[in-house]
Amino acid sequence: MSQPDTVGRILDAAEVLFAERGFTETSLRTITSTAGVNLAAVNYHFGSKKELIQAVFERFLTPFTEHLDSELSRRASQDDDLQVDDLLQSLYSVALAGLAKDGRDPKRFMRLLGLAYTQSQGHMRRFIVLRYGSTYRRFAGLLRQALPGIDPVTFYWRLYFMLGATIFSLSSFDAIEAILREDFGAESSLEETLARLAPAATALLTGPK
Amino acid sequence: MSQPDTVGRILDAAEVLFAERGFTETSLRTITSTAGVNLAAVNYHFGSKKELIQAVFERFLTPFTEHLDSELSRRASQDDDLQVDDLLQSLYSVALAGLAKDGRDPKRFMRLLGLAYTQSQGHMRRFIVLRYGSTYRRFAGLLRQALPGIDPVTFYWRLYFMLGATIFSLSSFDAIEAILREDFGAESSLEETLARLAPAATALLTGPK
DNA sequence: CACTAATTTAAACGCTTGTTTAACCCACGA
DNA sequence: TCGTGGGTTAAACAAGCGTTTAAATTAGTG
Repeated sequence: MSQPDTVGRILDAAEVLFAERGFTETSLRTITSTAGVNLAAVNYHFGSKKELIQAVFERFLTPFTEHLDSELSRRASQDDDLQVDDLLQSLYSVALAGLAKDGRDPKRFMRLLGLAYTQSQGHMRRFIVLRYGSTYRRFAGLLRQALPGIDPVTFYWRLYFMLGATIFSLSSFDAIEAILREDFGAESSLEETLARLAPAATALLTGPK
Repeated sequence: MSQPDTVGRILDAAEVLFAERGFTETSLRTITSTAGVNLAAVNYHFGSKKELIQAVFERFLTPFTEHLDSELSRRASQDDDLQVDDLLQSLYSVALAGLAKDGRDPKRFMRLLGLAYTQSQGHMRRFIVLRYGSTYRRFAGLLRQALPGIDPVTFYWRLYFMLGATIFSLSSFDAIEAILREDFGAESSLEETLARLAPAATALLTGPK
């Protein structure tokens, strides 16, 4: 890997370590020493540990939501009656391609997303909803259009079930994959797993009341 | 609440605080002061913080798996061709009734279960699998029998999708419920949500390839 | 080159953490 | 009644934490 500037090196190290161990379990000293920078650099460039965590999320969520937004616009312009499959396909392909293109691991982002929802008493969840809520609402709106006649409360619960299935299983991807490999000798790639997840999530959303 | 012995008071306090904040974010001093016992009591009775965490899980997972085991036996004896719905119904009713009967909150256990899978680098997940794996395998086996013709890898991925949807959404129940209440004014109980989750999970498992 | 602002550095700050120690209390059996 | 052992207690321990300081260094500009 090339040697980026201090800010970039800190973000690179923090991203990996946070995903591996969680936020509170990762100290600034561990981050700065693996990044090869001085301990005080975090507070100098980011202000605090909390703001560093937010910066890590912004660095991958901002391009992700931008890609998703333009992908949704692209799909909507060429087909004004989007199906559930189309929308999930957009979501997953953006998650896979958009994030992996600079050599970073898409699984890592799923893991971070999972942590954001469970750790730090929901601080990160609120930050993400506040910062990226508009794209989320746009996606949810399109998905709801593709499920005519569904009552709103049922729809939103199913949306959360779907998000849960996605975030939980993909953020534990390595652990699950290891178990299946040991039991069945079958290696699973992330692409394969998303190809399994897409129809399952569609069934979850469209299933009978 | 009555005043149980020191061990019980520590477990009661730890259970609530861990579920609220996570394991590393909860200090032994917070636990012992809310329990009204001396700080050193944790190390005296449990040995270490790690062993306290395990004890918290054992106290609710042991009766849970026992209830689930006997419920599965009861169902199997009166109907030897169990459907997916039946099995999920067993799982959810045991989670709901079996745990709530001593006045404790079932949501709390879902939250702890979710934390066990995401925090502490999988230590707890391994502990749970090791300690309660047999009941898990029994349930998985029955579920697979109810899904004839499914290939094993697809089945197990879908099982994890289902677990993800369940654990993730129920462990964030309060947060999700608050959002839906604000947006639609519709209060949701845990029973209601499980009644929504059951058919969605069935669709997820039985859906087309 | 000289001056200034930005960055890096080593060291220390105050605080919290999990754990251990040793004195102490008190019930119970000889 | 004495003594023994399980339980409780206050106090201290060493280690780690995020953050701050002030000096040293580097980079950029007139």
